[in-house]
Amino acid sequence: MHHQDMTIGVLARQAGVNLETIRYYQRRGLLTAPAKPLGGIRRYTDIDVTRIKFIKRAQHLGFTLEEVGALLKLEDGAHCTEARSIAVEKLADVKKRLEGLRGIEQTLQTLVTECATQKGNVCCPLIASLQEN
Amino acid sequence: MHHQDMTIGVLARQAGVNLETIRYYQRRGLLTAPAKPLGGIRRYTDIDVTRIKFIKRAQHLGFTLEEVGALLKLEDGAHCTEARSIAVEKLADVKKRLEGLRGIEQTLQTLVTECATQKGNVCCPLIASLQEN
DNA sequence: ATAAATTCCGTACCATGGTACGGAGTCAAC
DNA sequence: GTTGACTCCGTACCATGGTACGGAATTTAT
Repeated sequence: MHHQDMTIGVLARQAGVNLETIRYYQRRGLLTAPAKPLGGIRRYTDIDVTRIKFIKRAQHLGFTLEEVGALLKLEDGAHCTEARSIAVEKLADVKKRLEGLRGIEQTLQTLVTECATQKGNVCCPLIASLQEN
Repeated sequence: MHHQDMTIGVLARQAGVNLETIRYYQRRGLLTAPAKPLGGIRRYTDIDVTRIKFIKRAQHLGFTLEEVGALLKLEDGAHCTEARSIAVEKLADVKKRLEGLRGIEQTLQTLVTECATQKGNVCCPLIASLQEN
């Protein structure tokens, strides 16, 4: 199903976000408000849905809206070299994030396992480890 | 070295946080302000340093201050099961984040590689992929 | 053609996790 | 016994990522 001429309300429902969020993204420059037909109502397309979903996806993975803005500039396509360098930067960033997150995962996993096996000590190992100096 | 009677400034330095952060934690109920000796100055101990470090460590593991508050209520180690269930939830959360991040890593990696090898297309390979649904 | 819904736009407010400011009081040193 | 550093406390402010409100215009339904 194609919605080639959505109002902002329909766009919001299609993209699964609050209507105000769309306006907020427009103010932040993440979304371009389509030209308004002289005292009328702006119309949106599937491209806007896609864009909002991309923002939400990236955001959910820990990117700030500012970073998402940088990612969205890749969409431009006009400056491939520039776009690539942004992507390279982001990739390095993602790899760092991954590393940190893997560390956290390890720590939590260990603690949860230790808690489950209850190594015969009175004190909870999770709490104990947080109390280590 | 033991600091059994620190002022808040010393506590802040010992714990490696901003002084105002300590006051903020007190307002949030994460830290209890010691009784003030009648128009005097509050004194803190190593226990407070430990507690602040606990908060910072937990926060670093992805817990919100509210969740840290919940963990701190279990500090006595007597509620291991409860602590564990909080951690299990966090772990699931972290695993989900990892998965998403690995996806983005893949995507970005591919894009960067394609950009580098310049597959002879006029259009930047980044455009298409970012616009995928 | 009139009511109901929606849009537009600006502005205000919310939560989270702090940080900064400013006046008054206190403490330590010289 | 005054200077300087620190504390206390309240309140204000910051960034991030939204959400809500309200009046005017416009669109849609009946």
